[in-house]
Amino acid sequence: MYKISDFSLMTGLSKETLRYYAEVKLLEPAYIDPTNNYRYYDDGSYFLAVLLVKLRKLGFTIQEMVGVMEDESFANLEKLLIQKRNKIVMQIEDLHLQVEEIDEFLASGKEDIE
Amino acid sequence: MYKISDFSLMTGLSKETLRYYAEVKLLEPAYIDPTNNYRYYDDGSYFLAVLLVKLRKLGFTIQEMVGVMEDESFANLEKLLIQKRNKIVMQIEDLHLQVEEIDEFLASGKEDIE
DNA sequence: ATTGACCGTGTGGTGTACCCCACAGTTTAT
DNA sequence: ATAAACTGTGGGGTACACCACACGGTCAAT
Repeated sequence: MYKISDFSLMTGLSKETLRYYAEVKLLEPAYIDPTNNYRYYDDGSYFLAVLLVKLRKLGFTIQEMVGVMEDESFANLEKLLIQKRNKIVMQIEDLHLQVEEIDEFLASGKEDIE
Repeated sequence: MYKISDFSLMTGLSKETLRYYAEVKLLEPAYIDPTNNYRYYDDGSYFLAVLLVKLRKLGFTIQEMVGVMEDESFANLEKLLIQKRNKIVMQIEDLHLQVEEIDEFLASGKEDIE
């Protein structure tokens, strides 16, 4: 059982973030001491925290990660990863359109001047 | 001279947005009646508003648009458009990396199971 | 003159993912 | 025992680009 500071060092998640993740039920401590409300994490928490850090790097929002965590078997994980991938691909397309619009804008600007 | 409601209809910018744009000195009314503080816009305002709507579509932030407006000759516009273009291209690269990471994640997940 | 549409200001709220601070109780080490 | 280090809660703040009131004054038309 790890106290929040130790667990913060282990996972790279700040204490505040851990507190926040507990609040939004994304990662709840394995045990809370009822006498002082101290949060304790265990190796199961660690496994989950490592996964969360990875998903965060992949651009998952809190809500999406909650969706992953709700299913203990992680049967949804692949599906959600693919969904996420599709979203990102669409974002890329939108950005490509923006680049094209800027290029047109630049071209038309030159016409006006020259 | 157009009152804010008319100008809102002409430009597609809501009255609140126009008020906000005036507040942040992005687009100030051509005239403000000192007796009642009514905002009045003119055709010069309209020209600028159309430009702002375009820049907004191109993903410009308020601050960036303020930067465009500060220079009345718009000499900075091309430079800022190119800067914006570069930013977007970098965003696209980042998103490509995220896609790659997801693909790796999906591949490693399959290895673990199969 | 009256009514309804309009205008202004000021304030608060939205969503995201946290960070920071103060205050007070608790634990750990000496 | 005492002080340092830790913990909790609660609250506020951040950036962005507005939106949504409520309240009161004003304008346009009849």
